[in-house]
Amino acid sequence: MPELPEVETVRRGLEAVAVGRTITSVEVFGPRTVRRHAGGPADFVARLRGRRVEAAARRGKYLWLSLDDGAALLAHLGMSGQFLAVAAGTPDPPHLRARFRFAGAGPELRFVDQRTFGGLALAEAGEGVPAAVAHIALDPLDPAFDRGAVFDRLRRRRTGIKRALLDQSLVSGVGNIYADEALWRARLHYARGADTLRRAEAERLFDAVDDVFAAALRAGGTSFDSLYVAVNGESGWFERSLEVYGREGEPCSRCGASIRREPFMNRSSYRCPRCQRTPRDPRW
DNA sequence: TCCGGCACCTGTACGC
DNA sequence: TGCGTACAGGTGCCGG
Repeated sequence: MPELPEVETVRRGLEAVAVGRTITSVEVFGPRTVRRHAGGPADFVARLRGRRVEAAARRGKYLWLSLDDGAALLAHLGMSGQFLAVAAGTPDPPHLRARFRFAGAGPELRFVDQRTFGGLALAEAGEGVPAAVAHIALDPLDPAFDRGAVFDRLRRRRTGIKRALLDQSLVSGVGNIYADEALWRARLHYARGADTLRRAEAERLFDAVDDVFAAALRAGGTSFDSLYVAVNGESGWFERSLEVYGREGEPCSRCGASIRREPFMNRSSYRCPRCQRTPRDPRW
């Protein structure tokens, strides 16, 4: 499941594979992948032809290729999106959604997406980020990320801390997996009221998010199956380092208590019942 | 304005 | 074997 470390790994791959090259042709297979592109598939294809890729950038889980006409090819991997750089003529995989060919030698780029939550669009470049991404908050890896400002906004939220962490307009890049991992590291229950968080606890949580992102990035991301791979097709290895996510019934590495899985926001939360005790009053 | 619930989507695992 | 169901979950929309 692509969260910030996975998307950053993909961005680095795109930087190596696409930047400096000129797009000669684009194919889009089915309208859903470009559903966020206002002009539809035909316009998407026409506007990309002949454009040179200047840079590969990212904010949170969104990434984009800056083009020489000032536009940006915006992408979100959703649940299962993959960019794959492969030699032309390699057989098409299932769930191929788009193909980009470039001038000269080198691989073509494919966008493959099994669950189709991912998407591509052409966006107008804004101040630093495309306008379509302006609502996404800075992510913790961004040098401009301001812990104090985020803490102030957290304290005004009347909701649980995990729900707030997953809100990309507050902090970007955190998804269900790394939220659980960071909360475990910070010894916080997911339902703890965001407005009750003390500054020291927030610092602990920010440190935990930083640590888990940095470790995952070093490992090239988390892979549970073939749904997340880097641009070169390789899987990440961070799954081996997960402490709670997907480990229901296994002992907590800190205290030995059995990890629990609990329903949360129509998905699951994993936590240690001893290290992350249920708040007696969720509002604390 | 903020918050919570839900649709979107497909492959896999599991129970009957 | 085959069918039905639950589950995985990021984002955006909608209703309260």
